[in-house]
Amino acid sequence: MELPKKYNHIKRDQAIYKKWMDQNLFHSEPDEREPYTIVIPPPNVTGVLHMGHMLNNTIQDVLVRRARLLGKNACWVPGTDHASIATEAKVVKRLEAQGIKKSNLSREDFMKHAWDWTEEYGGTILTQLKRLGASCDWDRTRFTLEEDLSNGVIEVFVDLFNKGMIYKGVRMVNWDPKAQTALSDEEVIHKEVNSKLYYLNYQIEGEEEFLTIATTRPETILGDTAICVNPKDERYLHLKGKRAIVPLIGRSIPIIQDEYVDLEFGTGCLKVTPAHDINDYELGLKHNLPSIDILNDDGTLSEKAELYVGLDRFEVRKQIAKELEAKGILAKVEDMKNKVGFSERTDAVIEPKLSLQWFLNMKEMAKPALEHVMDGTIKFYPENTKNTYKHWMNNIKDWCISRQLWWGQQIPAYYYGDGANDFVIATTLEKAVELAREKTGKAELKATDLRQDEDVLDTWFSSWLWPISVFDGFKNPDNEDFKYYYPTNDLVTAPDIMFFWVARMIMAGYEYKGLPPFKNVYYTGMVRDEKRRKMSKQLGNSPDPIGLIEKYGADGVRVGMLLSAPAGNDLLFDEGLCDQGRNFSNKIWNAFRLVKGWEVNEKAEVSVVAEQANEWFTAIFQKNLAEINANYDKFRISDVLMSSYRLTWDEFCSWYLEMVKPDYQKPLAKKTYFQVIAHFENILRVLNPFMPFITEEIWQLLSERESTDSLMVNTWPVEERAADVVQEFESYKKLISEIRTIRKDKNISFKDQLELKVIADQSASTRYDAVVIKLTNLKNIEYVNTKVENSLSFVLGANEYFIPFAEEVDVAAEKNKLKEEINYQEGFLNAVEKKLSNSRFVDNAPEQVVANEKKKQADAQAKIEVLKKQLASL
RNA sequence: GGGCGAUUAGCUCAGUUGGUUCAGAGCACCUCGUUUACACCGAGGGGGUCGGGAGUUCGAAUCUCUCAUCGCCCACCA
Repeated sequence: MELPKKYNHIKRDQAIYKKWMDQNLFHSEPDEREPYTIVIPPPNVTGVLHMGHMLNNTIQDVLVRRARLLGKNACWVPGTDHASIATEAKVVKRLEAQGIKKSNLSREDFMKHAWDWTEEYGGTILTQLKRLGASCDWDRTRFTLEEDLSNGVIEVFVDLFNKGMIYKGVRMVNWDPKAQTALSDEEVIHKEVNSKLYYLNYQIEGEEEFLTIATTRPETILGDTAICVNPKDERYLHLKGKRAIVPLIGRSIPIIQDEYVDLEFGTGCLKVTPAHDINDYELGLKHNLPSIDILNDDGTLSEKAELYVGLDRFEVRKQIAKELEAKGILAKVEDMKNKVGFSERTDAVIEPKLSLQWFLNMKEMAKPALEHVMDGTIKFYPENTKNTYKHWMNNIKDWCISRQLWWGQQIPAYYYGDGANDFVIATTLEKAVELAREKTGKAELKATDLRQDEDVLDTWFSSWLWPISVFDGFKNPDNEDFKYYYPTNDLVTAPDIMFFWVARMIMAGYEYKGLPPFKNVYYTGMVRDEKRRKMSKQLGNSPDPIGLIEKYGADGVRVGMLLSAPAGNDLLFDEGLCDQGRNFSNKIWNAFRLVKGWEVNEKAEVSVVAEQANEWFTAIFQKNLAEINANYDKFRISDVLMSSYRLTWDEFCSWYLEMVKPDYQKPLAKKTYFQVIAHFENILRVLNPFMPFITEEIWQLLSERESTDSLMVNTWPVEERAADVVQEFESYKKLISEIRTIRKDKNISFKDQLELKVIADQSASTRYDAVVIKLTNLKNIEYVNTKVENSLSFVLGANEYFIPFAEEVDVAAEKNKLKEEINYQEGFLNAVEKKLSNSRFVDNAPEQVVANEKKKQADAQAKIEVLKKQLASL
């Protein structure tokens, strides 16, 4: 069989994936094995795969695949999120492109368009994940708006309402004028912006005097209902009880006093606009002020503003500033920086708005959710993310859950009248009718007499139930799946949705199941470009994931992503990482080609070197395996990969294979061959979670197998005790390195066989001499008693080595080398002896530390002696 | 304004309770190289006073304080 020089991922990856699918290897059903479960953070239906998904899902796949190899019943549940506001925005945009306005559509028609969109694009991202190699149980794919999940959401809403935790009320909320909906606090992003502070003169009613207020939003003066000063402010004591006139519209408003006002800021006078600022709203309540809402839902000024009606708020700001200036009301303008809230989705500037919305009080739910993270029932990686979590949970506010959108879960409130409380909450319309009849005593009420609340629920009100609802934990709480898979094991997600999602899932988990939704949360970092910038469409710095997969192979990209992505750290992505991943694939492939190319003969003699190589590699493999397992337990995935990488590249390829490699045109002993295959298979097992494709391919080709015998459902290597030879072998690596250096320094070709002569220390081992001979191309190693004339020499430990040299040896240079070495050793010895002569060190330090220093002292002394001897003999 | 965290080789990062192999890894860089897999390779090599300063200690990258710079989260100062 002629093997290609490179692994052809284009040709093979998708075929391998198909085989896994055909064999149904990703599918899981409850059985007697230990379950291992991950639920995917459901990507938005509208989404296409970006680098963040790549990182996140690669990590999940690594964890799932390893669990599978460990013999657990691994189940990774995929799915998508309906993403209410994000999807609706896209659908609206598409309709606009077709010349259709949302406002001209009925709710029903709009929903049809939205479902069309979902069917069209909803599967895209999941298909893309398959290219990455994601081993999700696709039979279990769920969607947050599908019937069963949707029913769960309704049930929870009804339940929380009945418990008094959900309520409807008028509150100051974050209003997104672009999407024209209320938002939760978490959906508002505060950014520092450059703005202007306008100083405006308000006339005191009935007097010539003016007072000056400072505001960043001059357009809101049209909604002013008071001026407020601090009662301690001596500048304004005389204004108590007086009134001021709002410029331009001439409205008379009271001048009130409140400690809230900061004497230092601006002029110490605050204009109060209760409808458009949360603090002003509070002041308004306290002082019983009227509230004038001057804004329409789309951010234009309303009739109540009296002026500039119908114009956008920012346009008004420009114009009103000019008008105020022209009329001499504007005293001055200062530049300043302040924080402004922006909508996470639409980037529109948020307006605080008094509005009737649905809220969820989470104070009680937060208690167990906080407690079980703090006590480690649920572990966070990295651990310090717990602090952020704790702070938020301790200051939790009511969650505004209603959205003025259509695409989403419609609120199950049914109105039978126009009064604020003329509604019932029910899981179905039929039940609503019953309840309405009971409540009103009107037996004649029909379904058509009821009107369902128009609002939908925040997307996260669906997603917070995800780990429960994907296993039908609401529909059928006692079902086998739910009992078996819940609580899930690990959640892999980005820290920016800790509050949106993670915290709320934990709350829902305890509220509804009395159990955590997962045991570990792994927070990935953000994927940035090599200049640390966020990846964004505008910057065009986000590579196309599918393009990368096609260029480097899924294995290469996976390795590239994980090579430098410790938990919580941002990943500075550049394509060089994929190069490295692809090179690694190539290295493994070629190791395979090498092994496959060997002629194997039953009668060939097993070499000493091959036996020693086998013993040593077994030991070094075990050492690495222990490290790898430990790092998995700590979720140090990139460290796992790095250990595996070095184990494969350095230990397996550069050392082990070089050792067992048969001599030119000689066959390899069958026994040795089987050892090589066994070690290679262990390497493949360890690499498989990271590089599922190429390892599977080699697994199939390395030895004759049934095609159904897939590596992905094979076993993880077992940790066992191995001969303790690693340390000893390391010193031989040093010797080999030394000889190679001499070859290089003296320009001696590898083809020229060298002789090595040694004056050995009594205790020196000769165990791996054959290895040295093979790897450095020596004639032999000869043990001698006296120095060898005209040779290149060096000292290792307490041994003197000589390599006879055909040319004249530069004695002066050799002497210098020795002197330098002696100097270094003496300096070292000095430091050690200084330590040992310090009684406080000897008395205080642990015995072992002192003993070690003594050993270092003895070793250094011995070495110096040998070096001096050699110097003298030159 | 409050809180959390970081600062170690050109880059990205390890460094567990202070003391063995404590100054490390990968990449990048330099030199040489067609040695029976791989130039997507091999062999060899250079490179850091562990952000600055002070302190505790026999001993500090590691503990304390302080300064500087940079992140992240939270917060209603117009």
